[in-house]
Amino acid sequence: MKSEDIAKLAGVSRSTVSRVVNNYPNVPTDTKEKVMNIIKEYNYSPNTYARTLAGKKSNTIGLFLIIEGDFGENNRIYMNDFFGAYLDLLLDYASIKDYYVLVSIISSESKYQKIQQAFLEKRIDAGVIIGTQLDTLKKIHMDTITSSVVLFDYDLTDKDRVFTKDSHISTINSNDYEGIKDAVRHLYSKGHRSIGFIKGRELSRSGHIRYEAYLSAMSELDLDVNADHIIEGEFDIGIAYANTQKMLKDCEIKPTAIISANDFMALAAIDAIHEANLDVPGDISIIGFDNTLHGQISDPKLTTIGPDFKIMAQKAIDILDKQIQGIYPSQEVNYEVNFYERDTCQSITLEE
Amino acid sequence: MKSEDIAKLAGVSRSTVSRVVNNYPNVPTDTKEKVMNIIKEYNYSPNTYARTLAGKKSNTIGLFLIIEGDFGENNRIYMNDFFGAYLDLLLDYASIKDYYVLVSIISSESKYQKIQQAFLEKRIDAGVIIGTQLDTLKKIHMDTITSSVVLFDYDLTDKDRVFTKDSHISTINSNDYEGIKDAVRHLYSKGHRSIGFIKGRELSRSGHIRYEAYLSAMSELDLDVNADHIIEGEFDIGIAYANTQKMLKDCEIKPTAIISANDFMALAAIDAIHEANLDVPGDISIIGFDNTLHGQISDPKLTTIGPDFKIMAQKAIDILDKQIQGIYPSQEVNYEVNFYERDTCQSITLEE
DNA sequence: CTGAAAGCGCTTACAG
DNA sequence: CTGAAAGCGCTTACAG
Repeated sequence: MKSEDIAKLAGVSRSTVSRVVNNYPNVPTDTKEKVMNIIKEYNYSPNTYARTLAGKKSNTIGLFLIIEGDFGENNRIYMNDFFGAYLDLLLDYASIKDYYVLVSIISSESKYQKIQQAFLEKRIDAGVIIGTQLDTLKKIHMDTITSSVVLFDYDLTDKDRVFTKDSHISTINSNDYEGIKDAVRHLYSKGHRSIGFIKGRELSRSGHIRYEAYLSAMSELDLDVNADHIIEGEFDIGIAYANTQKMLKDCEIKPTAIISANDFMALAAIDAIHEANLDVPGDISIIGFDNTLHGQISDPKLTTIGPDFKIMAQKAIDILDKQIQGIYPSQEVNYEVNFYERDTCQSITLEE
Repeated sequence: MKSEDIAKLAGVSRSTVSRVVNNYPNVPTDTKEKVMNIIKEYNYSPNTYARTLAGKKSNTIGLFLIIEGDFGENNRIYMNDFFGAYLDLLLDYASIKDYYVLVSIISSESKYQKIQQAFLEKRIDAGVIIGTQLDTLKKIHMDTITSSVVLFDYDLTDKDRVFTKDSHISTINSNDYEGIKDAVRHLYSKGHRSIGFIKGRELSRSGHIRYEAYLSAMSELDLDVNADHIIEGEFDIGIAYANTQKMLKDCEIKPTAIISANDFMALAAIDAIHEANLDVPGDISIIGFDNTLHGQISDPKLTTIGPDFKIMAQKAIDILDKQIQGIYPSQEVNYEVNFYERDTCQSITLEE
């Protein structure tokens, strides 16, 4: 079934069929109806490839999830509330705005090229990248891409702006810096003076900025940062678990509280703490980041900091949709985060 | 940059450029090299829409996840190890075979039409459907679809075969029936005689067959099925939790073991049991289904039954890839499941 | 309001 | 080995 067949059947020209399909105004109701009936009867849908080639949008958004390093069991998208939540939400909002979405997981060096290719082949009208790291723009040759792109968790530098010359790149971030500082202050107000930190991946904005915020808050409160209480977690459950376990074993003096750069590592740390026959929050208080569902149903329920993924996902689709439709400025938005007090923080009495 | 530009720059015709791009054999090495250099230099990639229209495959597979009912917080893809695992794995294998994948979540009645549309518009070469229910084939008008499709968790009926006339539909299942029967026998051998069951959704093959298997095994072992110990779970964490709680409150005589139609509901039941100050497996033994990662890291670790998602996902892509390439028969495969004994089952001494 | 025609950027027989 | 030409199925000025 192609438009020509429909045209013949309806006794009109292909032009008219096209006008009906695209719902153009200058078609009388009766011929419109006549054509629509044939279309329905024969289940006709215009060939996307033909219509896109003829100048229409593809109505497809590319969604790229960058997960480098071992793509092992624990590193799967669906085991990652951060990626998973975005994927899910983005799919939802894109569908509401009638976009199809092409999803690719970038799990190795060689797959970066897929991103550029998808744009160059014109498969997608615009793209969203999650898991952006410091070197991502260069790796995907962003300078050759002229379509609109939204980056999550990334701060555009002046160099980036020169490199990509265009203003078609938007960023959507959360104010993790203030979030972590609040967390440190919260622990301080509860009497904690020995606060450790589980680090994420330094190459990502969130990994970097959350740690910086911790250091800054500690310094502002005149608290010592004990190097032994800084745990490398790499945003990986397994690594966070192992290194927390190690810290617990090696340190004579344990921290009374630990802030983790994300919920998953916080949950892993709690496991390690339990394993060492210590209690949360009895012996060590814990604060996570992301407000994931897993932290909400864990036992004990995790005190955490969280951005509003929904609003952020919606914003991404919104920007892209408007840019696809026509001229619309790129944006660099930064959403505030909330503090969710649950069951993993306890006041401690200060030893005078 | 289009093929004509490359042709001019390289001093050849568009035909030759096309031959180089498609890596056809009848091009001398030196002209091939000459053309390739220009292509690389100008970052040329053929327009997918033009090349597909001209007869090439789109190299795109559609992945449709059917999640009906409330699409609430607990029902999200990324909170669902079953959907999540497949999504993830399928994305992986498709990428290995160089396919792009178009992902759609079918969360309401009106979105079913999207599936048919994707095929009719020729956006995709083939499709995978997860979350198939009894009425799915009719809902998506499978009779109008001539491309290859793989269905997970669905048994083709003779009626289906007539309805769809073609033999382009494959199904990939796991032998849940034997899996559940083994679970019942296992509990029996540990001394359990009062075994409850948490049901999934009847409209899905897995929901239906797992319950049937439970009933059959109970009958074979001459065990009474206590209607009060049959819990409606609907494959929903919240519902399973609430109904387990209710059962625990209402039943004077509690089951000594419960088999759940999936891990997530099993985990929810364990929560409810703990909430009632009972122990797992001390007071009640639990067996789940799916062998999800959540059950592997939960406390206590969940005894469960599991298919091999990896092999099944790989098989799906494999079938589709071969069918896209040329003639290849559809298949109806059924993989055996494994029993994973972990920490939620206990022997009990029989009261004589 | 509507049709004939050009064009979108490829691929593929066809001819040489 | 290689180019000219037709064709894929649409959309969109253009002319009427």
